[in-house]
Amino acid sequence: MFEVPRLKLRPGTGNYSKGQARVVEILEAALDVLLDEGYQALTMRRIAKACGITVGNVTYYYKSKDDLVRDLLTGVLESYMDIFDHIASDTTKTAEEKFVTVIRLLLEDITSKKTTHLFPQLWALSNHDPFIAECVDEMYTGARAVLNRMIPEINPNLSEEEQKLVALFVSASIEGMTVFAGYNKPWRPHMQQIEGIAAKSLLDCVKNITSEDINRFRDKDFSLDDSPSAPK
Amino acid sequence: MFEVPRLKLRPGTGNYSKGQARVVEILEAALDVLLDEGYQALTMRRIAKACGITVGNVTYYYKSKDDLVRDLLTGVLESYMDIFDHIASDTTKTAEEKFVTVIRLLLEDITSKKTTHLFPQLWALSNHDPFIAECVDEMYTGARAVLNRMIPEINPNLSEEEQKLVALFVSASIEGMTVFAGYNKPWRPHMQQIEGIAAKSLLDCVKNITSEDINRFRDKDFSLDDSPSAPK
DNA sequence: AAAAATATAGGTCAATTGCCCTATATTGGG
DNA sequence: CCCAATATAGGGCAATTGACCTATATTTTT
Repeated sequence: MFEVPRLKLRPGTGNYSKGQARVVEILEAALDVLLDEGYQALTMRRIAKACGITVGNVTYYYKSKDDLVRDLLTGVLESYMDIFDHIASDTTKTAEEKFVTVIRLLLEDITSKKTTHLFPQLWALSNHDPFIAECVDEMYTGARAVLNRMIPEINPNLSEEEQKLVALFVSASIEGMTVFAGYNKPWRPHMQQIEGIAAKSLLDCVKNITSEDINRFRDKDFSLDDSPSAPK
Repeated sequence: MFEVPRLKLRPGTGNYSKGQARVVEILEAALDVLLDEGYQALTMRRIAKACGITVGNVTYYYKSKDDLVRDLLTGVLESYMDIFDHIASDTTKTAEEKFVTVIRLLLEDITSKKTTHLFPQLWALSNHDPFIAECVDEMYTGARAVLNRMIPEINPNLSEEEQKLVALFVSASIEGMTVFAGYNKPWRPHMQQIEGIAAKSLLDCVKNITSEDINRFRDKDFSLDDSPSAPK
């Protein structure tokens, strides 16, 4: 099974070899803390402890916690881009086969502790932190780029905008499984069956969806007639 | 449009009418802070300020912050159950019509600030907080109960376990849109088209899925052959 | 080997946070 | 109207946190 490399980091951070290695250790330790204990536990002192060094040493490499977190997130999100590059490079399969492979790959990745614990945290943070929101958005745009190349091969009858909406739906559907069938989640044992449902359902979606389906609710105001409580 | 009541709270908290009202004010203020500024900003002092009272007064009603948060979450999650009850009570429509209505209702709800900001936060917290995990799980179980009643009517050829897996897939697919097309999210303007895709795709899924589809990958170990980097 | 550059430890500080305590004000029933 | 129950304010305290500073140790260069 293909695994996401844990971390990608910018080169040339420390100047001595010891410093270079230390930066890696710090970021790895920070990621461990984030995944194991959550964002609230991600403090300079906790990172230092997980790394076996002192707080003063951590602040030597990162003057502010914000810098450290940014470096950590950009690094960890870049590591995910490798999955997409890997998939995109495959030329032996048909578009439909590749599509199913992508779906299964993403769903398998979701079951890892790293993905299950990292992404919900990023989703939460991105609601109030524009920088994180941008990082995450950029990564998902990269993820959908793979789908955007396969979908027109499977179904040529969609406009570019419609095709991109379908790619979004597919990607978002998959991400939604994280909370339910991710690492240590109640439905995790059934992920193989979920893969079966997703593969069939999402491939059929791409193959059969029409412009009429997509625009079925256009300009229609959706409301329920007998609300039990009046809107505020 | 049917809206979720903001909050449901346990009766009999304060003993004078002023105290009763105060508890509501505190929880409403806490929810405001949580939605507007995120979980990190949810402090006793911030809540007191948003409520126009002192910290001492807040601690009078809630001895610990944990108590307050628990009360807030159980209250706010209970308020979501009202949606499901509302849907379940509808008897005028066919199962398929109801199914599409449920999908659209949930997707519309996702576009509210409350849902977009609350749930990712809960997903993140539930990874490290068993109590929150249980609350959230309980709520989603209630949500799927509605689907579990409709799906056998639409497709009687599924075993109970398979049918529940399909309900999970439908529910998770919808939740996945939160991050992409929720309140203030990039794809929010296209939610109506996403509703079209989801309605078509998920209804077709329920109608057409077979046991063979679901168990297609059973006992097959999934792996990519030409991984660019070796697994650790 | 000396010197310069880099790395590390340990201490300090102000700000924040949850929680507690006490004095005062307000409410509502007798 | 008065008194007990309830509500509120304000202060304080120990713990935590990010950031900073200085002295010492280690590594690399010359």
